[in-house]
Amino acid sequence: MNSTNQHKSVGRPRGFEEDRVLDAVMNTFWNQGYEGTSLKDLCSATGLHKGSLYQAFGDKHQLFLKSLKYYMEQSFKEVAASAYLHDSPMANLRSLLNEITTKCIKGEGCMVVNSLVEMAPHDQEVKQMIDQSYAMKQRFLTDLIDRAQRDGEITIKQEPDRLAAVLMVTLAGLAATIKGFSNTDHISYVLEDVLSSWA
Amino acid sequence: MNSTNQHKSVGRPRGFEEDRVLDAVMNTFWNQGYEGTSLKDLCSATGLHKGSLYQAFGDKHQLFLKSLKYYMEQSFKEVAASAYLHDSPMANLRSLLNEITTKCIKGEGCMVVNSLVEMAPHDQEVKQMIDQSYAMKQRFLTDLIDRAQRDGEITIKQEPDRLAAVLMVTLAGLAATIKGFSNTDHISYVLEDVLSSWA
DNA sequence: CGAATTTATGACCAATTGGTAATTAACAAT
DNA sequence: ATTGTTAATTACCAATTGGTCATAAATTCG
Repeated sequence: MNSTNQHKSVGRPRGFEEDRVLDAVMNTFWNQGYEGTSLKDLCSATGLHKGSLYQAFGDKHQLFLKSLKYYMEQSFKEVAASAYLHDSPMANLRSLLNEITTKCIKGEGCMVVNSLVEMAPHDQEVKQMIDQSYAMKQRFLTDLIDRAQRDGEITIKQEPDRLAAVLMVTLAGLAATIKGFSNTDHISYVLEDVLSSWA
Repeated sequence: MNSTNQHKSVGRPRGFEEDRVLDAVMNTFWNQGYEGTSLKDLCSATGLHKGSLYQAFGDKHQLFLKSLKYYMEQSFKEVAASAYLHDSPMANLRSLLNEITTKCIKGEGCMVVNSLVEMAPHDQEVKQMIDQSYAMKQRFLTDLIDRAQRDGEITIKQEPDRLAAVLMVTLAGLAATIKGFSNTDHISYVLEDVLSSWA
């Protein structure tokens, strides 16, 4: 009908948008885990039959990898933007961490941390993907911290990459911890407290 | 034969020691997760047939709960002792955290954190058990921190329970992070860095 | 010994698992 | 309209899942 729906190739056109399906798959894996999600779950979440899923994305494992990649890209896009709102690097760091925390609370955790815990030790491909995303985030944080230090906003008693490592671990802990608690009040102070200890 | 093997009740005696079985079950759930572990896995890990497992411990879920409880008790016993080695509360806190880290690295993570991530949102019983153990550990840490503050070994700019909360989240993050990395060097600095920021 | 009781074993079960293949439907090009 | 091509649907599959049950084995008690 419209320009987004046109397809160039011959044959019967797809009845779904790939990203919508990937989004539904992602959400299912996100809050049920890999082993906890069956093909039937994925079918009812996407509205597709498993035959279609296989044809379009491969088997369950490939589908998982694609949805994890999708998660990483989407969440990074959504979150990174909040690190450029202010002039002060420290203010940017704060809003970045707030954004991450908020997202984590809304989504009941982080799919990367979930996958890290459930799969990384037994799944080389998942481990590699997470390694990569970890390194990227680490660089992102290190850069922010470095600038905050140059501006004299936080302590220079520690190297930026070590402070960043502390933040990474804290964020992972936050993502894990959040899954256990309905009342997230005490938890949202933790990042604040870590930052304030760097004053 | 000996006095430990004698049983008082009538009927065929058990061919296994309950704790040995629970230990094997615990280890299997620990590094494969709940959904990732099948009854067959548990049978080959314990050497028992599933019929025996059911008769002795109930169904898979009950068996998991019992092995999780076993894990909590055992690990707390093993770890807590290292918090009474020295006179200084701070030294005790340090050796406690080192002990936890070491155990975490050896066992590739922490079963409580694993279960928190995989099950807490969908399993009320698991959630309750973890809540309880969380509160206990939190009190334990708070107490140590409180004493360290009184001795002037760390900052009093934050309340003990808030510092303890930071440690709890950091420990959870550590347990999760460790599962993704073969080289755990950079990670073992994190706790040190957190503590040193409290100086 | 034999009865009672408990445990161990292996056969059995329905349901679900991930995955495949054949058939039908919908489109583009000729 | 026919053909080539791709997608959707359905039926199907072997294997595995968690779980039960009948039976056999090992012990205590009388």
